[in-house]
Amino acid sequence: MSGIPEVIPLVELRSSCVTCSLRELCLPIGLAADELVQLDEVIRQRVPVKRGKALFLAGQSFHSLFAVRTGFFKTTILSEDGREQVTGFHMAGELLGLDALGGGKHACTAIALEDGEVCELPFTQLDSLSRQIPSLTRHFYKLMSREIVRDQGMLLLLGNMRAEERLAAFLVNLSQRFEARGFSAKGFHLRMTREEIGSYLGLKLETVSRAFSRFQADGLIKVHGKQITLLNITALKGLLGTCHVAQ
Amino acid sequence: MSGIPEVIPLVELRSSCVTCSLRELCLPIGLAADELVQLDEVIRQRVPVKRGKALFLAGQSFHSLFAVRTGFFKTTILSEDGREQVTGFHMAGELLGLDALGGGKHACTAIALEDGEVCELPFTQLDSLSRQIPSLTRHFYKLMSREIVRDQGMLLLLGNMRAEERLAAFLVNLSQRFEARGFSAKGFHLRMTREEIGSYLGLKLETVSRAFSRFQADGLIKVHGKQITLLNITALKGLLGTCHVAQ
DNA sequence: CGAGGTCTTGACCTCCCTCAAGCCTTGTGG
DNA sequence: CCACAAGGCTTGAGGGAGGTCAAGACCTCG
Repeated sequence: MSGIPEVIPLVELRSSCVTCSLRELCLPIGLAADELVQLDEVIRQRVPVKRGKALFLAGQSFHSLFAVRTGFFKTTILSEDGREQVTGFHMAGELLGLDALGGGKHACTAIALEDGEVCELPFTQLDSLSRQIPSLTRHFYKLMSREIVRDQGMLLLLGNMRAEERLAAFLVNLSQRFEARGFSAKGFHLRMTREEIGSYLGLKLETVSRAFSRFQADGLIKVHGKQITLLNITALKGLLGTCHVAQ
Repeated sequence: MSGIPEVIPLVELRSSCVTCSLRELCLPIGLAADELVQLDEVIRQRVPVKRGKALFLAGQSFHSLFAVRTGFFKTTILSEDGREQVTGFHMAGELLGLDALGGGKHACTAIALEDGEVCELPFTQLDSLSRQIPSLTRHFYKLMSREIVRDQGMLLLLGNMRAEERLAAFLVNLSQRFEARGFSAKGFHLRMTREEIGSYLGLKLETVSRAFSRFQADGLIKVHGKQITLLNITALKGLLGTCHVAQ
């Protein structure tokens, strides 16, 4: 397409961990330059994913981990009587599929909430590579234990906090993660519905909506549909009773 | 002590993973005989722990994993405003400390709810051993991902289920774990208080107590203080709406 | 045997859920 | 570009599950 010489777009498209802007957040963290090149060879870069599509489904057999490059994902589990529980929201630089690493089957479903791209990391190759690069194994440990700690923070939230505390924790957490990726910490667009937020926080969508309205009435945030502006982050953090949820 | 030749108690006391009755549940799962011997050499066996004592505290630097041999433990995290959240109860054959594997610091506190014994697994030695035994690394992955899946099951429980469903899930889960260890699935002694159960399940102790009473009135269980008898496990399972919590 | 922790039960209240109605946003097709 | 449909959001009213407070019973262990 167009008259641009092919070699240029090819170079552009052949992205790699070495040049990826997410390398400080993603799997490559702490790897030496030559190790990064090895990792690169194993990874299938820039797989596009359409909004609404599943990266994997709960119960599917596990082959690959996925690193989010761009876009926004939710992970969910389903109780057999049909209730959906959102277990997490995931953005650029985060790794999906760690819960399947042991069992051979995915335990949750990962759905794209907007169009995006992921890198696919075939696990068998990653596994053999980690035998040459011990720090890779240790990094997996780190990622998995971080996930455990994150989930346990959610247990604290679901077990102890009231609706507004939960929503405040959610907003502050999102804000910090956007900021770590170079986006604004104060204004962002929610990719998920009120119902998905509610599922994640153990609340009904009406309760989420009411809490948003109340925060707005109190001058803490500005809500315009899915567009959120944090007007007083300090006060929001004050609402948490200093419970902090990691990641 | 006494007149018994010393060699006999010594043999008895020098326990090992090879002879341990928990080897089908604990870390050794799936290791070859010679690998088991290597693992044995790394482990400090039979460390006694008194009731009420902490195996480790949240924030302490991480050196060892602990495998429960006998006894019963709870793990907790503390929000800074003092609220305690119980994140799990742990019995023979279960591994404690996995959440610290990456971060270098323990994320939770582990407290003995009765006198018991643990095996201490110094992590640096385990780490270097796992470079000789690849299946050991994979087994760590498995244990950690199982922990993630278990926590996510708890998210479902805390996010979606009502008080009696939660308690039923708790009792059924305990029953299955006791049974897997060769104890009765129908009658057992709760080592934790109503308050600790409540913290784990996101309920107040009065609510736990009332739910116990109601189950008893309905003929599902018999309650005598901490002694519980399950009279109708099928009905209890029916209460769950087929949400099942792993481990 | 007494003290302190633990458990049960009752009465009341509150926070969140449920149900319902209407509005807004987004996307699609004419 | 507009019309319309469908999903998503807000807001209100009412009800109920579980929290709070309190009193007394029951272990358990020094």
